[in-house]
Amino acid sequence: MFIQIEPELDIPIYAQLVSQLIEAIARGNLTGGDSLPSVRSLAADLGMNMHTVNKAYHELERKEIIRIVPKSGAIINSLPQDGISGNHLERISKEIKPIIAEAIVLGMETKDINKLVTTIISTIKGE
Amino acid sequence: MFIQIEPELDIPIYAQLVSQLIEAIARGNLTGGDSLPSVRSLAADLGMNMHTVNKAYHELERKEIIRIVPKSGAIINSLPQDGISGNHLERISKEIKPIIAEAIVLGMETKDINKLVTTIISTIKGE
DNA sequence: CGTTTGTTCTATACTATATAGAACAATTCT
DNA sequence: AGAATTGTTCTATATAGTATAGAACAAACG
Repeated sequence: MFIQIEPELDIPIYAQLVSQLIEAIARGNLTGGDSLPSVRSLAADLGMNMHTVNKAYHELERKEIIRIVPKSGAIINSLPQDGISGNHLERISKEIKPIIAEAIVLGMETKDINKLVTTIISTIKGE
Repeated sequence: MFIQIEPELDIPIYAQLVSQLIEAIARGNLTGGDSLPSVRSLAADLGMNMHTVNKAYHELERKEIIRIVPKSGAIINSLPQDGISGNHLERISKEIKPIIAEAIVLGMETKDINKLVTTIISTIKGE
């Protein structure tokens, strides 16, 4: 599995797992309709507890990125054909706003930020 | 003061304060060389504890956005004339990457993300 | 000189994170 | 049908993070 967890970071490992799974989907390594590993097997692979993986899965479900079928497994949601929903756009806006403000404070111009974003998108899709 | 804290959110109030102060600087409400209120007076204004404000200030110092002069006060750093530093750029990249990945997973294209970013920059600077 | 400043210390309370193990019932596979 | 696997639920424990409270200190400020 394409997942690297670093317990020594000050980001909780369940949150790291959430981000890594999202990035795996973004880069096309996992796609709509695919199943995620069971919480037990992924926990064993990553050397962490079953409940920690379960927490990460439920966070992904809360974000409407996967759906969890009780006693069966977790499946990645397919994209709606009519683009991002209003709720999702609002959530992304709330998440990204403080970081953009920080970038401005550190001296970045609009064009610098747009360039950085474009570079990061390429990085994600190309990794 | 241009600060709104919402204790019922699941974001720690010290972290909310950090973000709000960064946004106040980004929008030009506070600028390089300006002093921040003392931890005691801002804590009284916001109805929170002195130590919580102190924690937020030290987080801003860790980000190199302010400097704290012991027994004196906190001053907002001025921008270096030669643009954002490598360290800062790397930090912004690490912070923004998981959110961009989430945006991709939710169906946003590169142009959608760049448009959103541009809109948010206008929102921040205009508020 | 008196006030204000950030700092440091002890203390308490609550929440969040992470692990552990067991048991359950539904689903899945053979 | 039977066995294995699944997510769920429960109790328990340990550690770290968040938030408040109050007191005391020495340096800086007016």
